[in-house]
Amino acid sequence: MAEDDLLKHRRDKLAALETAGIDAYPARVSVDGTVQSVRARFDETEADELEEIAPGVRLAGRVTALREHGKSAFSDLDDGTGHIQCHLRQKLLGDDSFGAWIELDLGDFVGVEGTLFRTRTGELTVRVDRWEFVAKALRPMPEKWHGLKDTEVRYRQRYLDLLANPDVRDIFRRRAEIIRALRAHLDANDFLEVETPTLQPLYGGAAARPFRTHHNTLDMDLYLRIAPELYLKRLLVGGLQRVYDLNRNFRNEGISRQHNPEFTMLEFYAAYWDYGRMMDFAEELLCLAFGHPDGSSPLTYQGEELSLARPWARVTLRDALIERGNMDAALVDDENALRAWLDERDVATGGLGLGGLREAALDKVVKPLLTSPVFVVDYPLEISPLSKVKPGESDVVERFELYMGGMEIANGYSELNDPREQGRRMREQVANRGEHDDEVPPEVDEDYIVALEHGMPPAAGIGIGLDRLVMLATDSSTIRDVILFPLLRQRD
RNA sequence: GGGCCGUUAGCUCAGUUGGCAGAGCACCGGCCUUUUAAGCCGGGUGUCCAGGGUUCGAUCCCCUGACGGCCCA
Repeated sequence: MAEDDLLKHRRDKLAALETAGIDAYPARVSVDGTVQSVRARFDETEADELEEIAPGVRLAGRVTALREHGKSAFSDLDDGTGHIQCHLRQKLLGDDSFGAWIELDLGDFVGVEGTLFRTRTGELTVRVDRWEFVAKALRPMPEKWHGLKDTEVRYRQRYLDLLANPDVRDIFRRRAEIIRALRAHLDANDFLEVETPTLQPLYGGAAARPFRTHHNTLDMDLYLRIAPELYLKRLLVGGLQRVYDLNRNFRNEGISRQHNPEFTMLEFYAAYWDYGRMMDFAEELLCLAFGHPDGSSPLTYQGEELSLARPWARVTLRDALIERGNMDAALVDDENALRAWLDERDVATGGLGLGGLREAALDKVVKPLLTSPVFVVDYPLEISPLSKVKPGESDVVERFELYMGGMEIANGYSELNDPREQGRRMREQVANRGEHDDEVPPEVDEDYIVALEHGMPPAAGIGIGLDRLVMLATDSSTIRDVILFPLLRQRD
């Protein structure tokens, strides 16, 4: 039947309901449990025992199947916590009520009241004594057996994806569990959850192109934050020793399997920690998030086994290229040779020094090889403007990036708290900023420098990409599968 | 931004070496009081993504575009 006809049939049925004086969208329905709670109590109860107790239930949900049998019918009711079969009998309900049930469309919401029993085949079933109309569905549900596969529809109309594909519901439940586990462990370790501005007059804390917006009353240009870092560190100055911010960041860059323009980041800071202690804590926190607190069970990600066994590997950026990437030490140590090697591989090298070239090699060439967790440590100063220099070194900072499943998962460092050096680095960045180089803010965040001048304790901080974490935990190959409404191009 | 692939019924998908468009589920009409991907009988419901071209004839071949996927930047 053509779509217009399908919709017309449903609209006609809605009109018929209303003609019969039935409210198709009543304000309330009386329910005394969920399918899940009913199943928890009676899934194991035998047929004869059920007969004896005759448990009364009132449930509401969508009708997802209707099997007519002349003077009776079976239907499946799905309330979002699970589905349960209902048995309707003409003799019990009367002709009008039974006839109205037969006229239901799949997807309509109903409330049922009745008694639990087991059918001949042992299925837990509600023998419906009374039912009421709860809400009309004017459009057809996706097909019940194959589900909904069209990726475009799945993302654009996520509600259909959630209705049709139970695995998808599980992913988003898992996402919520992970967030709960992260918060619980941070809270237990005296981290204070805070909210810092999304609308910022200047952006910072990462190298990324921002989204711009404007506040009308103040007639003020603003940026959506690319990271909360500089505000969280202001809080360290203010005496909040451990803070975290779990929220959305926005980067006006490409979209890929690992990038969505808005994404969720957990960022936290601890006074008096250094980057080594932060790595220890991150290991512990992530193992909890994965549900393997001792790290003993591996994760399977995209067909590869990924060991969580602690301690997680820590290798310097230089060694990561040599040991993990099988690159020659001579190549890794020779700026010109490395630049040529990257040019051959079409990796952009403009303006980069040896440190930047090494980072580019890691990002573009070696990263896919990093499956089991590895902290790449001791980053070049030239690409780390907010990190503290490693004692005894001139161009290496106390910074790490965590790689898992071929993805960058986290980035952390011992925080630079010397206002003079921070000011120098920021001024240098702005001075070297190209005309259209949006990755660097147009001016120095002097307000942040003033904050540091008031004194910031030594501290370590980290940012963890929550979406990628959920990808690992749910074995999802694309970030769109762990974000409910990923950004897609507008149609038409 | 570049390359490759895809877009056919509400959904999942076949198909036409260019000649009236197919299946299962859903849907519509009928039968059926323990079915559960219920079953049985009957019914195909369509802008074959859009526009242009080639052709007697295009869903199919060519071009352009839209949207999506994968890979690369």
